[in-house]
Formats: sequence, C-alpha cells, structure tokens
Amino acid sequence: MEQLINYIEEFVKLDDDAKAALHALTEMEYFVKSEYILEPDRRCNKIWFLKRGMVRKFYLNDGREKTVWIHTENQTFTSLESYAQNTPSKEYLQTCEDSELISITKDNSEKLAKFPKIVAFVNAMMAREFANIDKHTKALNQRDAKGKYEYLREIAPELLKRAKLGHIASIIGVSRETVSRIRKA
Amino acid sequence: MEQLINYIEEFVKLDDDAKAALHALTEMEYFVKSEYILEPDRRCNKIWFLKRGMVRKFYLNDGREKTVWIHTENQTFTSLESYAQNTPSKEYLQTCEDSELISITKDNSEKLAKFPKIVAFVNAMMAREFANIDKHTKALNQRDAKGKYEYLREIAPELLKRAKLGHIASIIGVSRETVSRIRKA
DNA sequence: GTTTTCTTTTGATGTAAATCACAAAATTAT
DNA sequence: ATAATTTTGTGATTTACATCAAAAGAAAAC
Repeated sequence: MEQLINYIEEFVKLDDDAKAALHALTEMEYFVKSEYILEPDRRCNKIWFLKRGMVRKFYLNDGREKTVWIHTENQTFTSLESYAQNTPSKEYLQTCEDSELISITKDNSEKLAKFPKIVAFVNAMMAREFANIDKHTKALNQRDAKGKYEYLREIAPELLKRAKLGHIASIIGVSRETVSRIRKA
Repeated sequence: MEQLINYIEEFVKLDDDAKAALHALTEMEYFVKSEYILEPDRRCNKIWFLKRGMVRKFYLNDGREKTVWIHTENQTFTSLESYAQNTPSKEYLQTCEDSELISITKDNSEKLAKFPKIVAFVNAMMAREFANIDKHTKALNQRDAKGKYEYLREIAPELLKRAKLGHIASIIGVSRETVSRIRKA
C-alpha cells in the first residue's frame, strides 16, 4: 500500500482522507507463477498495481501468443479495451513470477472521484499513458529488429533482464532466432 | 454545427442548454488545401471536428514524412500528446483539401464539464479511441503488406479512395511501390 | 494549352529477417 | 538425481519487401 501511495505521489500529493479512501477501497491479491489474472471472454473490471512480481499481457493471433507487454514492479495495468468499454476481454493477463498486486474495482474507483487529487492523478496518468502508447507505436514501427530491441532496452531494461527471450521477441514483433542473434552480436 | 451535434448525439442525447453552450464555445475555421493547422513546437490547445475536407497528421523521422493518420469528414482530431500534456507538438496537421473545421479550445472545453451529457460523450469517445488505437496497433503489427492495406480498407474505405498513394503507404508503413503493386494485383 | 513539377507505375536487384531444422542449454517434473 | 519438457542458440535456405532506376501519367503552374 505504501508503494502505491508513493507511486501516486509522484504525480500529486495526497491528503489523509484520500489515503484512507484508497486503503478502504483497494484489495491485496496474491498469485503464484503462471497463474491467470484475466482470461478472454471475462469482463475486466479492475485496475491493478504490481507490488511485486511480473505480469504478461498477451492475446492469441491464429493460435500463436502475441505478447503485448510485460509489467514489472510499480506499474499499473488493466485490459483497457474491456475495462473502458465493459466488453469481454480478448486478452490474457498471466503472472511470470509469484506476484503481489493491489487491485481496485471500477465501482470503487468511481467512489474516488470525490477526491480531486485522485482525479488529477488519474488524468495525469492517462495523459502519460496516451503519450507512451504514441511513442512506442512510432518507435516500434520505424526501426529494424536491432533498433526495436535497443528501444526496449532504453525504456524497459528491467523487462529485458527478467523476461523470457521468446516473450521479448513477441513484444517487438520479431522472431526468437533474431533476438538470439541480436544478443550474441 | 448541426453535423457536430449529430455526431455527439450518436453517443448521447443533448438538451438545449448543452447545445447552446456548444454553439457559444466553439468556432468555425476555414483552411485551403495544403495549409498547416498545426506545426511542431507549437502547443496544441484545441480539438477539431472536421466538417468538410481532409486532414493529414504526420511527423518527420530523419527528414522523411511519416503519416500517422488522415481524417475525413465527421471525425474529431487533435495532437493528443501535446494537448493532453501541454507540451510542444512534434506533429504537423495539414489539410489535403480545402477544409471546414469546428474547433474548441481546451479552456472552453473545460467549461463544458458542467454538462453531464457532454462529459458522458467525452468519456465514451475516449473509451472508443483507446479501443481503436489498440486495435490498429495490433492489426498493423501482425500483418504483411497486403494484409495491412486490406485492414485499412476495412476501417477507412473513404481514406483509401481519396488520399494519395504515398500517404497511404506511409500510414501502413510500407513503400509506395509496394502499395502500387498491391493495387495492381 | 504548354511546360514544369509531382505522383504513380513497372522492372531489376539487394537484403533483413522469417522460416526450417536440429543441437545445446536450462527448467521443471518425477 | 534423472528424465521430460521447455527455452535458447546456430547454420542453411527462402522470401517479402525495400531500394534503385527510369518511364508514364496526372496535377499544378505559367
């Protein structure tokens, strides 16, 4: 919980009321390695904060897993399409390691709307997310395999150290063999 | 203006107050073909609705233009990173044809926050945008050149008819020659 | 209505990276 | 510890697409 508050306070300072509301409305969740947090066809009605561990988001594209992203400590995540539009998810969320999460349901997060500081945080985070998606898409579109790998090292060095080679390859959209060769060189 | 209201009313019905506020707070803008609506290093503090014409969003990547998207009638657009984070834009917005736009400044759009229907519209539109970005990114990442072209035809047939071949090629990230060959086949 | 400029087409050539095939290494299960 | 499974590494081959070059076509300028 302390970690989540620190994370939020990078954006805005919170008063005691807001902190108490966060305590009351969030929940701890524990998953062992390889457990599914979310599977397709379920509605995703939570946002998670990753306190410890690693979580992979992926979907199936003619039977082959396509990794969207791998989250490491102190990141928030959800299956955005499902969450935002209340539709069944097309994505899996699966732990890569034993993980501790803090979750908040959509219902509860709406109750936080009365705290202007928290609304400001959510807006700032959304703006940052938008900007990041933009940046990633542009970066991964324009570069060759080595450039993509290096971009990933720039923005997520932790991920590169801990995630499986095959998953990394899938994120940047190149074959496993190519990533193996990039690493050798 | 009628067009903008129709567009909004696909999401939510508006009462007369809200319509009046829209009238008061928005502005018509007229641009001739090839004119710049936005250039890099300027802050983008507006959202536009395209009433007539066509607008291309692009940026420079070592001196080469990379087209992000081309908007046609009845679409809203802005330079999101700049708008959301109040930072200088990295993008150009340029008309491809003589165009009529309805614009609203960020300041004025905040004044609309007192109309719950309009807030609901903005949220619904944002949710849809999120979902679309997600969908595009996935679609354009996984397919070969022909698949990318066909995806574009599915989601934006109008764009394919009216935009220049070179701009279309740039959107889907393949060479002009390749698009020409796809069309011939 | 001609000329100039920009855009698209078409063919030839080169290359980055996918795919295939199998070996080595590392995890996981028994 | 040993076997079974999964993941990673390495070479050979293929291929989709970029790039180069030059002509044909269309649009803009004069």
